[in-house]
Amino acid sequence: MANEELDYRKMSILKAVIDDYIETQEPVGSRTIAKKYDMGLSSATIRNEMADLEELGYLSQPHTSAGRIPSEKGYRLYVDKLMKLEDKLGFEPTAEELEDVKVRMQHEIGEMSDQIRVASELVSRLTEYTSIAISGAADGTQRIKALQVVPVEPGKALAVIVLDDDSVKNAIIQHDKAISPETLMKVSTHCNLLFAGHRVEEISMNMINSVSEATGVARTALMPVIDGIFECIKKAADTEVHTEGAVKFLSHPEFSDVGKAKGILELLNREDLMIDLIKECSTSDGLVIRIGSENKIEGLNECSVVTATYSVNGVKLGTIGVLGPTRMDYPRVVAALEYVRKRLTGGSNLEAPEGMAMLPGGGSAEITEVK
Amino acid sequence: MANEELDYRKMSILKAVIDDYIETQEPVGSRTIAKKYDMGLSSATIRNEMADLEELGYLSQPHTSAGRIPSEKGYRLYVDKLMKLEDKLGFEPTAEELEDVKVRMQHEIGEMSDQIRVASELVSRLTEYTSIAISGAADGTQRIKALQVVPVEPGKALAVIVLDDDSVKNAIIQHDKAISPETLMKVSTHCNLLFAGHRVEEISMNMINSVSEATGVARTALMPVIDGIFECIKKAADTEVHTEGAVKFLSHPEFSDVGKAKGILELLNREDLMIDLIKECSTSDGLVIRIGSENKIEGLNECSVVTATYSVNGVKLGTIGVLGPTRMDYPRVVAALEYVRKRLTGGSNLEAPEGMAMLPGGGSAEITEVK
DNA sequence: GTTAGCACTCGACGCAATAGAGTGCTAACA
DNA sequence: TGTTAGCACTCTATTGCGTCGAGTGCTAAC
Repeated sequence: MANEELDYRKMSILKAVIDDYIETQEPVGSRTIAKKYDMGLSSATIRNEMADLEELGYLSQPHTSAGRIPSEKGYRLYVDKLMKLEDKLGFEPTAEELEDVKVRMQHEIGEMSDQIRVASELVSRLTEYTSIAISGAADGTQRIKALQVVPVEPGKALAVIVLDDDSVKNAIIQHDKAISPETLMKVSTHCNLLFAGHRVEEISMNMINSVSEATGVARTALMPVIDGIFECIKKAADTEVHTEGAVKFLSHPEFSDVGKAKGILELLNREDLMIDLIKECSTSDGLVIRIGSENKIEGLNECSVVTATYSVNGVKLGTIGVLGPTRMDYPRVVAALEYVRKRLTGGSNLEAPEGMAMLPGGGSAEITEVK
Repeated sequence: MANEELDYRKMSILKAVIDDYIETQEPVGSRTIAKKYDMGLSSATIRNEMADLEELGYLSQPHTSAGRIPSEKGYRLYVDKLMKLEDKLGFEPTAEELEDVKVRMQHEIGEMSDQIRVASELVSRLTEYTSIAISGAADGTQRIKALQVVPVEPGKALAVIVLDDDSVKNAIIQHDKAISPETLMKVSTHCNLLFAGHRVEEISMNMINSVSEATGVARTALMPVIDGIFECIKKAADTEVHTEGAVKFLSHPEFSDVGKAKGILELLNREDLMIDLIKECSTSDGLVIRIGSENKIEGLNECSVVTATYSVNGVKLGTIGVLGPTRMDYPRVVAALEYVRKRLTGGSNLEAPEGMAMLPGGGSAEITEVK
């Protein structure tokens, strides 16, 4: 705990101010610090130090006769050096909750890898903030586990592919009625042999010749089927987003103005923006914290984002981001994301949590500083 | 246009009051009516009539020196007898919008029948209110078009079923590794033959014997596979909900209080409640309007719901409901739902709209009165 | 039956006075 | 030299009060 321009006492006071502000959401005055946090100093001394901290840019004043609130620079120092993580979840998920999550992770399957979606729900519940999940790598490196063309009715079929994160993509195919179900199955089997185990990015249009030759189906008749398969692959390459707990923004006093709240919720609906937001942070493998205007999305200047990317057995499941007001409870958010990491990467077996002992005790070398 | 207790003049005035209130969202006074709506009457006369209307329960006063606002009884009469529907959409969807909708309806496929979901998006955009869509019949009467078990990797497979509304359900299967892909295919083919064309409700557990006998696979080994298929069927029987434009609630002055808005948005997230809400109205085939406390959900007393159920070729696609403040623009909502009906039931070909000439001209025998 | 006129009611708005929280500064103190 | 007590000052939030205006209900005249 050292800093080029701040001594121990200043840092203690800064930490106390931010802790208190996170807790109360109100500007904090020198008297409060002197009384609530036992520093052995009078309010006057703390006042002087706070004036210094303001001059250095770590704190600011909404107006002359109010207490201080942290600046972005203050938060930055706080998350990098000051905050304590122990015991920040405050409560443990109940056994039922865990059982529920466990069941859903094992049994459900859908467009997005459900593990990451369920994890996102859990994070939102633990933190009381909005959580945004984006699916897997979505960079073409996912592998295809299986592919099948299912005949549905004359002239109609369904293309299905399963990816390595167990997510499923499908697309309807309208084809020439002359193609029999048997022929479709033959095409299906051939394509499966051809693609299974390969990366999405490796699949090219040239395959159509090979399939046509191997199955004896005319190229033109085959086109719709191939198109359907490609549509699946295109879907696999699309990043998917899932937002959980958007309403929670309305609980924060920062957004008690309906106009502001509306602005944020509208942004949350913009999937393209959210993908950018989370993806930009997901380059690193550790936790990434972006404070206030550090994220580049217009209208999210008063928000912070904390993201964590999850992989199981080398397969990138996706990235979960927590979005909340700049004054969010960073320790709690970091604790929640770390907690979920243990749950996910420790295999799919969700045991009862052993409290927060698993979390890094004090400072946090694990947090990657961005920008 | 007749009513046991109201003469023509009273009804005209009531209609004028409600039209104006829907437009301005402010209590409307006698002077406004006299000036804006050319009735050939002085404000004093209208004042007297309005006092009568209040006494009869069609209008009410927020406070002594304010204008009148419609009561639920007033709205009821309005939607049943008074409102005019012509030209209420006010604008037509642009060609690009229609093209977009068309493309999505044809190409996408997913858990919920996409037609109904895309239609719901359109309704929300046309009305500027929140739209809630629930999927198909979900009463066990849907037919299975196709069923297939897709081998994914040793010990893992995927069950896929396609229903008659072209929605797809799937479930992951963890099975005995001893079952080879070939055996799985055999099971798959057998089940498909057994189930295709049948209703979901007809499928019973007894099938396991038949499948076991026909394929020569031991019953116990077959269990996980059958379970997977049943999970699909269970999903098919689950009603799915899709909410569109929830944020739009924040645009209505009625919900400029964040607490109120939060309450509503939280209700909107309660899928079970929304299903009940929409389902309850979807018994009828026509449009159903529920005003204020006519719907039974606590916390939705200040909201109205208008629902329409859509079927194509006898297959029930689902029900779309519009949820908005009691003071919603009923004519516009009805017009939008009817417009979408023409689009959906007129086949999937979405031509450019021919204006609102297609809408019923005046009174609306098509609207089912509930309760 | 309709209308003009008028007194009355009640919320919305603007303004000034007040209370309270917190600061910065100065002077005294260890 | 660093710390603290005291005090004047600043600024916000709240409250109370007077005014304005919209709209009503009632009465009397047409």
